[in-house]
Amino acid sequence: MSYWLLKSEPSELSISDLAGRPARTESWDGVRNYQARNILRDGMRVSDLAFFYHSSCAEPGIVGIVQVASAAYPDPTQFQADHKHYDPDSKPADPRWWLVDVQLVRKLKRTISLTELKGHPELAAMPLLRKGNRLSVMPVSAAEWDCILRLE
DNA sequence: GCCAACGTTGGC
DNA sequence: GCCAACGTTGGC
Repeated sequence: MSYWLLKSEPSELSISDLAGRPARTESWDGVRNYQARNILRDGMRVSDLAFFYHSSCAEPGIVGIVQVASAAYPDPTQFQADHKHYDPDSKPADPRWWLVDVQLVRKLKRTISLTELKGHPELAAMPLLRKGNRLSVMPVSAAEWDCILRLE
């Protein structure tokens, strides 16, 4: 089993939005970065766990845990001409963008903020904490995962 | 293949 | 709103 971190702007999808859904699931569409795409498509497996991270908001940080609920499949929004994530160069026979479904496992008891995460040297190698890094889907090591959960 | 221009991300 | 950092595009 592997661990991951997924960023979401709460104005697009917050942890509370996810918690309010009947099946507490979301199709993680809209990823339009090749590195993130490769991680989604080639790295993630059903039942892997991921931190849910709020970005571009008042208190950026980790707010919950989700579980990968499907294998990767083509992101349907890339073929929808009226969709903001439409990609006219992607063809159904050879899809460029992929996604997985995720399901909420639980909210954390509190937000573990970006500021707090930066204060722990054992987390310094996380892409999340590296200056200028904008990756929205990234791996988390087992040691980092355990370390962050102990902060809760 | 180089690189300037541009668009996006995301913290502050 | 600002701006640093990064990815993508497209001319040459």
